[in-house]
Amino acid sequence: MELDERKKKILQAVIKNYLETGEPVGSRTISKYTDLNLSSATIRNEMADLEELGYIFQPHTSAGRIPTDAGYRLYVDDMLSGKQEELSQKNRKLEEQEETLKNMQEIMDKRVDRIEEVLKDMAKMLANNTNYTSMVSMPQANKNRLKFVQLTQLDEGKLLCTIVLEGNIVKNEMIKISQNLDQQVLLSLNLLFNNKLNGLTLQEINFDMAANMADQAGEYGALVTEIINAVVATIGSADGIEIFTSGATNIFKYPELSDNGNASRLISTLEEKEKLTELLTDSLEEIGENTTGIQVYIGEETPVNSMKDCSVVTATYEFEKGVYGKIGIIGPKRMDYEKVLAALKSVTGNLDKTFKKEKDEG
Amino acid sequence: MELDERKKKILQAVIKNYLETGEPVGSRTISKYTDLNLSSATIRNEMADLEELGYIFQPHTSAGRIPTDAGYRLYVDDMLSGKQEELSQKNRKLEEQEETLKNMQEIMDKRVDRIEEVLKDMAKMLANNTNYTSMVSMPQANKNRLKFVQLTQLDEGKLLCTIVLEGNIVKNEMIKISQNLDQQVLLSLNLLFNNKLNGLTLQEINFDMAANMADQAGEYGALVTEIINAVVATIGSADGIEIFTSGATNIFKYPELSDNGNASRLISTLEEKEKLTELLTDSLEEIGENTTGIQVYIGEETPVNSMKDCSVVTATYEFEKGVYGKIGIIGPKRMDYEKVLAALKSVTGNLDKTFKKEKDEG
DNA sequence: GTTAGCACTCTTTTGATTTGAGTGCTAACA
DNA sequence: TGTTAGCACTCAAATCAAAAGAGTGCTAAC
Repeated sequence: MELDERKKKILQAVIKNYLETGEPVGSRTISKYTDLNLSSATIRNEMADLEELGYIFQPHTSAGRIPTDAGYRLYVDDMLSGKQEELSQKNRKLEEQEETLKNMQEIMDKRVDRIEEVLKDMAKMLANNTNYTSMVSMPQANKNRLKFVQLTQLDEGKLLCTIVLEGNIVKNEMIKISQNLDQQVLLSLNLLFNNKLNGLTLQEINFDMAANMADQAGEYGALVTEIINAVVATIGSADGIEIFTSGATNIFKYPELSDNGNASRLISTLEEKEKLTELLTDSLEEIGENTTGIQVYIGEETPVNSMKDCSVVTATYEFEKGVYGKIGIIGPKRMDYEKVLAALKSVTGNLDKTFKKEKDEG
Repeated sequence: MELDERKKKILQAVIKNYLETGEPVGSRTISKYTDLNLSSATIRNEMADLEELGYIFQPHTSAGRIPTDAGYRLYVDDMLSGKQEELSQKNRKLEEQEETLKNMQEIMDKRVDRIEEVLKDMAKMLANNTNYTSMVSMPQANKNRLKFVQLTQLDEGKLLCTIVLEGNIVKNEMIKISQNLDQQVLLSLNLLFNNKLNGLTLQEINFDMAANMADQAGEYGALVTEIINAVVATIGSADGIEIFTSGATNIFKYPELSDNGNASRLISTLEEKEKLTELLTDSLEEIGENTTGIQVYIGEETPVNSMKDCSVVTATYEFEKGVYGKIGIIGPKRMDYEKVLAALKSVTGNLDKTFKKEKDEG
């Protein structure tokens, strides 16, 4: 069976209507509210075909039709491929009305130095604006370049190691050491580290280099190794990427996400965050090819189990050359994809611009 | 009407039974499962009195009785006043069985330097252990003493200010400055700051002192003022106290907390955190008198609106001399107060010990 | 002061019935 | 051959009535 133009139109109509109402849509509705001028009986026949093709289904006999994951997929792909321009146009107007852009600018201006504040606010704004749940990942530190390292003696046997990455992300680590150092030694260690490590990414700091530096440090070799390990651990580390979420309670607006203990499972995933990593790192690599950096997971497509009834849309922003973070929306499968896509594009666009600008200035 | 011994016993029995079952408890149950040896009819008479006194009520005619807030209050006060010893004994045994203490020790040993990690883990453990929601506040930075300040020139026009508080809490702040500084000036500024500010709490850094320092700095006076402001802002600041929560989804285990949109409101409060501040700062002052540092809010007593159907128990831990943080449990009014009190005591005890030990070492 | 007994109340459960939306199929039509 | 009107059928959801069950309050007797 073919998916001819008419079927496609009917499918579109079914999906659109379902997105708006959340109710299964029947043949009569389609017959009335489209310009196809077909009787409900004809529509019924077509819908039966569409069901056979796997794009829609009935929750039970004598109910209207609901899109399947495949149906949504077709719909979204269509949207992503063709009509982006007009959509984003249409939505930009919407946003201006809602003063979203102004909000965003405010957030951005507030404190560019505190990226995590910016990102948190951004997530909050997105959640409020879309009525879905949002999440943001910090730029991946381990791809970022080291800009500056400083060691300070704090107490007996304790060094404070301050690490600054490109883009002025600051991290601190306390290192316990066995020997005490005088000011002079500390100074030369600082020099050594900054000379050797600055400009490198985590991945570029390898074993050979560490050994080499340890050699150079003579009697402080062991200490140097210790510190390098600490630095690597701090940047790279087990803690993984940081993720902020916002608007978790929006899921209560969609019964299909909150009934039957779904709410608990979902919120639990959001609280623990580990699982979100899969959504927000997964494909950072692929960016080169996928020019938009936008990814849509529909229902069963998501790698996260508790989100099998959700759709997830993620977008990538660039913090530094080659250093990416992601921002995402979690909502019901019947989410307003147009709005979400537009919102994400707008936000990532703004983030890109802001970080770039910030860099050019500093 | 008097609250004689017998009435008190019956009230106790009602509450205890309700805590266990969550169901309204009838006269027959009490008659059977206590050593009072009274018929259900007698119990009924007594219960009618207790209802008149405001300690219990019926959700509807022909239902058993449920404790009122006042009833719980009596019960909890009784517990807090008298029998603590035996209780904590009893519970300690319980905990040992569950290897809770071992867990706690592990968490503590892990990384004493990263208090926030310790506290987060602690919150998680508490939530898992009690099946309620837990929250922890970081020690209040603005009561803490400054230990060390360091300025570093990062970019043109940008200083990185690293602030270390007593107990090795590290904060970073980026300061934009209008003039550029050479290494020498930076060094003397660093000296100036450390000389003047170290050992002070936020509250002790006042306007006079700032002015005085600005004077001393000569041509860099404006800059000094700028930096002091930034330091004060960073420590004190708008961000308020940091709070971690854990086990939010435990509320789904108690219908009275999750039905009718209660879940949404509660989780929203937990997500936004601002409101929790009231629970976790409020009475830090009173510690001196209240030796246990434990506070119980029952139902309407809580200052947080979305928690009017909850009970909240908080306990205070001491991070540094005079620097406190709080740790709390949020659950249904019919929570297992014994268990919660014991768990909180055990945790704060351990925190106190750990931080003290850490300090003695370092 | 305590208790047995009983009528009464109110929620919860169960089952039966009705209603309504929407379908699939058939037969007629252009 | 594609379209449509018409009708029987299905199934979820709403409505209603009846029954069951838990527990009370009150009265009268011990």
